Amino acid sequence: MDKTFYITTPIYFSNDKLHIGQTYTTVASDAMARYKRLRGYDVRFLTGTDEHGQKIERAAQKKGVTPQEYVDNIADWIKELWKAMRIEVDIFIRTTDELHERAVQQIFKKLYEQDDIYKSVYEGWYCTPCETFFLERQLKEGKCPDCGRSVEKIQEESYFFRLSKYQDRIAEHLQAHPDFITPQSRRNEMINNFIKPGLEDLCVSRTACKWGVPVDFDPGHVVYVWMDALVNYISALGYLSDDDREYRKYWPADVHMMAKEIVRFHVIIWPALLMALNEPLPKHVHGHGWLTLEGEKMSKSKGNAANPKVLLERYGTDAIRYFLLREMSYGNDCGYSDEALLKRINADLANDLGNLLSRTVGMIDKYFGGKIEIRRVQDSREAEIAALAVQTVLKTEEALDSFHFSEALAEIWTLIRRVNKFADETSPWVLAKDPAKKPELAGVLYAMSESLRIISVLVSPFMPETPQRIQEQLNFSDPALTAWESAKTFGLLPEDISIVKGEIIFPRLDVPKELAVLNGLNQADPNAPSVGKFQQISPEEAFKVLREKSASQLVPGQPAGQPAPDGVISIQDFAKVKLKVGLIMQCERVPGSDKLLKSQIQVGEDLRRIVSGIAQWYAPEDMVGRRVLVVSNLQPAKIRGEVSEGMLLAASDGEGNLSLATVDGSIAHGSEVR
RNA sequence: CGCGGGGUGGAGCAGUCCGGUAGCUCGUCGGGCUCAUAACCCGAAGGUCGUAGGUUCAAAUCCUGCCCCCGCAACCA
Repeated sequence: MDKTFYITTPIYFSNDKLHIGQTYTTVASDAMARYKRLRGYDVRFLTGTDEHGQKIERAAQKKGVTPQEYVDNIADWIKELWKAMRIEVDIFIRTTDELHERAVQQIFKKLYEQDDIYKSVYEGWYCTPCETFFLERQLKEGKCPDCGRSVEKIQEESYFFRLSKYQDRIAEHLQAHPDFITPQSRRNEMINNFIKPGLEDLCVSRTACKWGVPVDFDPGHVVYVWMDALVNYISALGYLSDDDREYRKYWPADVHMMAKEIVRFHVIIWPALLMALNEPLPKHVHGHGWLTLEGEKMSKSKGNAANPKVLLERYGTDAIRYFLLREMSYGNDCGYSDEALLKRINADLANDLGNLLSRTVGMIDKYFGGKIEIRRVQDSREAEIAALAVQTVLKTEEALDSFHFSEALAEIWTLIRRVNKFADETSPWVLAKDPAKKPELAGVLYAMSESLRIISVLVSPFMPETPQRIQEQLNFSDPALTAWESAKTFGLLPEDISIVKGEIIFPRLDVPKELAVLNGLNQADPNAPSVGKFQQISPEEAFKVLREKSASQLVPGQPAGQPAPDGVISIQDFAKVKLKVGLIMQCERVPGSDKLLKSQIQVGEDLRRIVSGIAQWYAPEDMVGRRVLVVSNLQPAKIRGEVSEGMLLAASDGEGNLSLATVDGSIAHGSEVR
């Protein structure tokens, strides 16, 4: 019987497109799936989309489409993204799939019939403007935690899952299986934070939201999205369907991969559900850290996320995958920056790996016409490389078996660097000058080529395209030379290979130039560091500078190199700022952000969109109709994903008070302020 | 005292469980080489390991207090 390996990512919440950080989970899972396939496992790799819930209902409404149209769009976008990232999934599940919905309904019914789900009354607080329910303890001083307005108490009939009943069994399971969840730190968090205080029964139905899986025996109720979502791991395998062969073959999952913040759903609610269903628990849950931006969590709602498709198109799938897997350290967060990405590409891919291939193939071409027989010379120097290569394979396996992707790559790169060094030690270009040393020369080039063969195999779980590109140039494709196990034997490459010199596999990037391109829209400040300055100033620093400047942005024209004494500016400087009166026509919150408002502002002929960080002080409806002061010649900037064409002036005392600068109705919008 | 994570040369990280010469990548400086993608190789400078105490022959590592950053608790990889 085949060894099976079932690996899952979370299903992605379809309220918006994905950012580069979210792709990490899927890329890591894909690398794991590829690795297991290489090692002979019968792999099932599942990902998909979580398409229900009020957020999606609202997002669709805003766009003027049906929820189904909305999620269809997102699902297509995500599928395209995975394709571009060369993610090889076996199953892509959507929670709107009929198969899935039916499974959810059946499970819900089953649990209800066996009294694991019961009907009771849900008591909570409702914020009408936000259309959101909150529990007592979520309120901030009795007010809505989102908008700060008062909330009303509501009661409604709901279904509850007897989570409390499974508390002891879950605690025991975590106790008995210390490796159930990795990294270890997550386990402590779960136990201290959720299990110790005691589990409350979980409300698993909603009536306010229509966009979900209906409770079939009680119309008007819809299954709570998390319960809906978790079931995907088994519904995708046909659980409770006519054909559950896949379920019987692959369940329990070998690993659920995810980022840390949803671990609790997977080590508490999900096991409890499975216990209630009397089904086996997943073997392992792995919660990795986040890709952060400027030290903050990258998120769709914050709009601070890099767009993966742009990066993929510009730098290629393997470069992005390599970066993600190499940069994210085990268990911790890692900071994303364009600069880090570009440096990684240049240093590791272009200089180390790409260049190694290039010089190896180049020398075979130059000294042997590309096709002269390469005789192997087994001397001590080759033996050292050979030993390291084999050792690297074992270390890579060890690292991957425990989800240490970054360490695995670090090991492989140690080998790559060692081979580059080997080239210097043996200096084949010197050997080439002495015809008598031709055999030795051939031996050196053989060792380099064979190392590259092994490297190409080692790298294949992480990078789907690179191995083939290396193999094409070294001109081999025999499965006996590309199989994972083949990497454990040094010397399999035929001695009479004839190379095919090809293109450079990872061209070096011009970092300052690329940074300038990527920064594009973010260059809100005309005095932003010029292209040449980027090597001294990191993007993080640049952002900080920009932020501080925008806080006191009244002097955008101040040349960077010559600060005026004591902050005094000339009248010419002041004249550079075009202040105008604007009339706020429309205003709404920037979705998901808690500080930003997005306003449509009429300034004379112009209708401008301006994003401002004032949501804590002004409600959108209070904004409409106000005449405000607008900086009209500010370079457009992208703030939390929204383009802002200017800024509103407001006074702030630094102690949490803020007041918009406004004028009364006697002056027309478009008027200049001087 | 809600819970968790982090604070290590200029940057990003490893090392902390199981105390014993502080390691890696990038950057800087100097040198080598010239096969290669201004790349590769060697060398150097640069750290009182957040802070204050404690245990110890010995502390980045163990214990205690404090400070700072981030996250979770509320849709989120």
